[in-house]
Amino acid sequence: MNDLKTIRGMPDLYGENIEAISMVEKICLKTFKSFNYQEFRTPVLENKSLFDRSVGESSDIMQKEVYEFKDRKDELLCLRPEGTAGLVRALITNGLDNDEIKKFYYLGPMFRYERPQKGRKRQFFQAGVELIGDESSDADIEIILIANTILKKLNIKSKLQLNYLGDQESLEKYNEYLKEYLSGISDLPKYVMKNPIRALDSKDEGIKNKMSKAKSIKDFLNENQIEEFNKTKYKLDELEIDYSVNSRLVRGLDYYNGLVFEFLSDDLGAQNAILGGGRYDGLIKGLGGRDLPATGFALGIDRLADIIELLSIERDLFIGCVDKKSRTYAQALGYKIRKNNNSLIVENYLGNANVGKQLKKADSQGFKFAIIVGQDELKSKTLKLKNLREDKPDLELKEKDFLEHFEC
RNA sequence: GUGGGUGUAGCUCAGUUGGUUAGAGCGCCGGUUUGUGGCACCGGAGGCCGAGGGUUCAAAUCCCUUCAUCCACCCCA
Repeated sequence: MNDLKTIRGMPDLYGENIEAISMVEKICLKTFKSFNYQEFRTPVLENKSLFDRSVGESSDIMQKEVYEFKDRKDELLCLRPEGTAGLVRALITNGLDNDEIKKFYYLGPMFRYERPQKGRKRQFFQAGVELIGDESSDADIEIILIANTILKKLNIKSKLQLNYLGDQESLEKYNEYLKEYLSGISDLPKYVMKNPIRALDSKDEGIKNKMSKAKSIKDFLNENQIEEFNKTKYKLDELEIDYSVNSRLVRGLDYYNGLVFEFLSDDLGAQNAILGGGRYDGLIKGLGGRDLPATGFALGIDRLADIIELLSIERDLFIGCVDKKSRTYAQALGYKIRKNNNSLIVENYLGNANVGKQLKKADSQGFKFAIIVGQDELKSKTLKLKNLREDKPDLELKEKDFLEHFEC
């Protein structure tokens, strides 16, 4: 009995659920390709240490959300909790960390051991892009454009929030300042002790109060950085992309610096982040590669799938039949049509329902056209094409004309 | 990991103070119509009432445990 259950937070996906997910994936792929990004597919399993060194040992993700286990040779592995670390690892592993600017996208399942709720599963799907080797704000703008394009195509309402974290140096200074500033508070959470910047978006009342009077990260940026951020904002204005600056926005993964951003939706309850990303200039070097700047984002496919309006599927031709002989012919006919025009959705009905029921089914399943094959059709070699969507008389067609009608 | 809500047919949900054979709508299969749709009518299949234990003459109903799911915290995409 127990062995027939799915693992918590990892539901079987079928029907409308998977329709919506497929739809989101399709739009993502189309958009990535239109920006000329190349696919990168890395393994679902990695050494756990990879994520400790990138996502950050002190982060919640690594502290309590990783599926980790030892394999048969006692290697400590984990199911990947996010996509960037694996891709960066792969760049280094394969010697791709050279000076050429590279643009990659990925798509696949990620795993986090969290308590499931709406918009939060233990196995979930992310798609993302990584733009490697360009340190300019143009690179940041490019990925925001990709993100914006996808959300527009999916007709999703969302708000873009930005923040600028500076570089390693300014971040470090700010962290030091915060550490000192917050030192008055007793029982500071560990994640704040290790990475004080996390206090920025803390919801703990004590920390919140104290933080309301703390210096902003802006005060630690040098002129160059302020200018970079201004450039980015200016370019977004020019492109007429709405945004707001949220100086408390920090990301849960330790490798971020420079520009960070999130797209938020009101339709998902507490899990309101549908897409998030930013710059991670130190990560490639930090993992042992060359010192290359990089920027990217990831989006939650399931989260987007949860809020899109699913379009009803248009199917093209329903081929019904009345007995076994005609079914054989119908099947051959369907094969010919699909072979010559593979964009058509053609159903060969295999059941024994009467003609009325078959047409009813064809109609309710959204088919545009239907034919029924029987003895009459086999004898006369003509097919009666019914238009189920428009009120037009049936067309009587010879097989050749019939195929032509479907552009075969 | 913490707090709360909910688990009954494929789906959405009724089910009285515990009472004998657990229901509806949609969907599915079949018929009215041995070959022509959108409608209607008739019939049928499908349930260990999430799982395990307990109380009772008797449990979908009460109690305990557990699992799943949803909401909030937390975290993030």
